[in-house]
Parts: sequence; C-alpha cells; structure tokens
Amino acid sequence: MTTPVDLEDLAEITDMCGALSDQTRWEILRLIGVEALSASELAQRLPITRQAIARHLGVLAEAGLVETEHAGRQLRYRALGGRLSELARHLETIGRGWDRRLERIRSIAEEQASRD
Amino acid sequence: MTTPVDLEDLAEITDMCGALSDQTRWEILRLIGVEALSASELAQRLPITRQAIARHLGVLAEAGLVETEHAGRQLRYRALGGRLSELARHLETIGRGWDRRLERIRSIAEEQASRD
DNA sequence: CGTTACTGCAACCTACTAGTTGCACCTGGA
DNA sequence: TCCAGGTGCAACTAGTAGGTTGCAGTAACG
Repeated sequence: MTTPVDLEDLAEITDMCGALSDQTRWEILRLIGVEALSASELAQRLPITRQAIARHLGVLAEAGLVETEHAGRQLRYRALGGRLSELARHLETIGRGWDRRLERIRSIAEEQASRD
Repeated sequence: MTTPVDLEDLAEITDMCGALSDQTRWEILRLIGVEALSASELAQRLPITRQAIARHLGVLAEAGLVETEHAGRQLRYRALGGRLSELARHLETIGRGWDRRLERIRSIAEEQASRD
C-alpha cells in the first residue's frame, strides 16, 4: 500500500506536472504501465542511455508516480495509476472552481444589465 | 465558444503539463481564475516584471489554458477551467489504464499460482 | 490632435535540464 | 570464488526556460 498523500501542496502539483511534461518520461510510463521493468530493460527499448533513463525514473519517483520492486539483482519500476488519478481529481476541482467563479461574475453582470 | 480540442496528442498533454509545472504560472492562473486581468494588472500584484508575466501568459495561451478579451486599450486574460478538466479526464483515463493492466497481470499470476 | 498608458519584440544573463561518457561498486549465479 | 550484468555517482556539454532591461509601436482618452 502506498501512503495516501492528499496532494494539498502546490509544490507537489507542480512537481507532478513537471514530471509529466517530458515525452521521454511518458514513453517510460507507457512501458512500465504495462509491466514492471528495470532501467536496463528500458534502455533496450528506448533510444537513450540507461543513465538518462535512471534520472528520468528518479524524477518520476520523486513525484510519486512510480514504485519500485526488487527482482534478483535488478530494480524494477511500475507506474502508479492511482497517483495520476489523484492529480486528475485535483485539477478537475480547480478547473471547476475557475468556471464557477466566472459564471457567478457573469450572472451578476447580467443582473446588473437587466436592472438598468 | 472555444474550439473543442480533443486532446489526443501526447504533445498536447506534455505542453499543458509543462505550462502547469511552474509556480508563478499557478499564481497567475489563481488570479485570473477569479477575474480577468491584463498583464500590467498582474504585474502590480506579482513580484516580477510585466514582460515576464506576458511570456508566462504566452505559454498558458499556447497550452490553451487561457483566453483573451479586449477591454479598452488593454488585453485581459481569463483562465479556462474546462480545458483543465479536459486534461484531468485524460489523466484519469490513463491512470486507470495502468492500474487495470497491473491488476490483470496480478490476477493471472494468482490464477497460475492456484493452478499449481 | 497630442499625450499617455498599455502592448510587443529583442537582446542578454543565469540556472536548470536532458543527454552523454566514464568509472566504481556491488551482488547473484556458474 | 570469480566474473558478469546491473546499479549508482560524477563530470561535462548543449539547449531551453525564467528573469531582466530597453525600446518601439499603437490606440484610447482628454
């Protein structure tokens, strides 16, 4: 079980979005979203070096988007879908907040206009 | 009405996440999520120059997260909550996909184990 | 019609990031 | 016990991103 982080911090949202703002990292996530893979295994399937991949995995791990699993002498990573859903829920809430406030302002403006 | 972009492209997701990976841009979004503001007005409320803010607004506009409105001689920006919700729905779908596949693999493994 | 306030563009600096190469260090298997 | 495959750390380079200053353009308001 992963610790249930509530993702209140703005810094945590920006970190996760930063981790998700790189196409190479999405390639990695796509692969380890299907099955757990090590950095070396990922390096065989992607056109960059193992070290670069390891650093990407570090970024993803710091954002909480992956978890690790030891398998013999290798360290396998898997993508955490629940974490992504958590971010999605927060963005949804914020987005609805923006539209709600603007609608309220708009309705006030219309009310004002109809009064004149 | 904004054009209904379906956000299929991976590049579009990475662009939006990139736009949302900066704390200053979140400050801007928070302000123009309440009321439409111009770059100059934002510069009065934030500790950076108008030019820096204008560039942030450019990034946000390219990601489709803001829309503009002319008011006299100034150009006001407002945050588009629907666009953020759109991104949220896609992330939610992707996240569920990861967990679903891993659960399937896990259940297959358990089935295999129970068969022996 | 002139002035003033707001926008837009360009150059520059600094810091960070994605990528590389190279090497040291384990640790598991024959 | 050896060694080979896997991981981790460090240094270096090129490109990009956030910030600044400065100036040119333009359109609204008195």
